[in-house]
Amino acid sequence: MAIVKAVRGTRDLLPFETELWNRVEAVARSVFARYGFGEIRTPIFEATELFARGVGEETDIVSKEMFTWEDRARAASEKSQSLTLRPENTAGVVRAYIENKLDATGNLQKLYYIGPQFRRERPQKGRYRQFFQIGAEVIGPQSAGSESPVRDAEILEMLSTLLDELGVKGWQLDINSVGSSTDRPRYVAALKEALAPVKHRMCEDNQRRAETNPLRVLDSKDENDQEIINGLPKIADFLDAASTEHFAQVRAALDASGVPYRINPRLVRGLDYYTRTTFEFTVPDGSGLGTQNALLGGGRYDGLSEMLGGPRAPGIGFAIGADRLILILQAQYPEATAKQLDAYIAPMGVPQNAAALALARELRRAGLSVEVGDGSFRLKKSFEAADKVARRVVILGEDEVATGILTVKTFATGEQVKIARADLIESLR
RNA sequence: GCGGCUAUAGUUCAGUGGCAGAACGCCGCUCUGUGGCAGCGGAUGUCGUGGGUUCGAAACCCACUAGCCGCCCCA
Repeated sequence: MAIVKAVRGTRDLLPFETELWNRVEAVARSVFARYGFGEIRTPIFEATELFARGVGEETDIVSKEMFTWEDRARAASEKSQSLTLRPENTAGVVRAYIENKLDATGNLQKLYYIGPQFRRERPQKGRYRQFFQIGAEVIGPQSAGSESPVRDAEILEMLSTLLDELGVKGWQLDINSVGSSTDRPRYVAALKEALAPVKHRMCEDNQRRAETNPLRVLDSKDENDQEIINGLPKIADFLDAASTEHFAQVRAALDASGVPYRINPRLVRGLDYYTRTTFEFTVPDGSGLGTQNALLGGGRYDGLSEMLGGPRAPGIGFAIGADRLILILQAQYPEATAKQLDAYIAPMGVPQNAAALALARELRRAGLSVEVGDGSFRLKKSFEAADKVARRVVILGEDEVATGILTVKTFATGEQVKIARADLIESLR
């Protein structure tokens, strides 16, 4: 019979790697807590309309990458509704902010989340249909300082701390400002105008982008088009005074904290809600990500709450591609060793099984990690089994049970000692 | 969604139309309470799935599925 397999773009995470996942998540929670963030858990599916309005109808995510279905009415009084597995989490967090009236607290909300997201893209290394993001949002009324450049710089400084604490090597921070919600349309219009007379000389992709999404032209890697791209209007020239000042203050704060960054005027992000500061952390080629070099991205979204029918609530946030972060760490630390148990108890002979399990219970209650073999194993087999999973083997034969003097061998050194049962726990720590 | 490459043992891979292979790993024995080394032996398998060509297909053809690479886009 044919076996049922995990569906395209999804995968199982087994213990040898969930250990790293748990470590990454623990470090993230620890860092977030120090910056005053609390965890939020939003539903894994939402009304389709949330993403259409929040992320943007014309974005690739919404127009072709969502898992959407019609939840049909089951009674005359029930309405059918279009639902979607969340393709990102910012829209959901802002929806929760509005719905739970968190603005009424008057406080800045600092919220983080860790969870699966879903996009129906073609899978590749570092790109899955169910993938995991670790993200955070700072959002609140203007009176709470949600619009302050301090928030932008704090988020970026926190991310640099997180990546350093995780041991990610060679990360690079790119920042840009895409301007306010009025700057951005003015710039896009100017870009379109500038592209009109020259786009016919550009590659096919860029000709299409010039029409559909001019900002994306800036991202192009096409070598022949670089000269034209360099001659296009710069976003910096279209920022109003407030946005220019805002960006300057973000940079000044980063400089003061010693966070290295690069201003990248071509950094545009694909989601419609971004305003002012946008950023991206990348790692160099050969860091385990294949062609994907962005491991996290984010930006400011001063108008998102209002787009979703909520109060004015400026915010800024980011999402880390956890799958990509794991790939990087696995590539940068290939020798990371599997965790070893404190002891393996080897009963000699089936009659010793009961005593072995009782001893294991005692050790485990004392906080030691322990595995128990089986009395039917030959001692040689017990040693082989023990060496694979534990640092030490405790031999429990007829003699040991009778005398209470146990034999303990440490694999790393080959040292073997006799230890009274009363002293065993201390000697295994 | 588009293009390319790939799919054979647990793993990495060889096998260009004629009996399904190697290395590593695994299991057993040499060795009845001492592993790592060594020797000997053993099991590896619907050759991704389905169809076609052929006397004969792991191999050639088609479709499908999945992975990887590139594009698009993004985390």
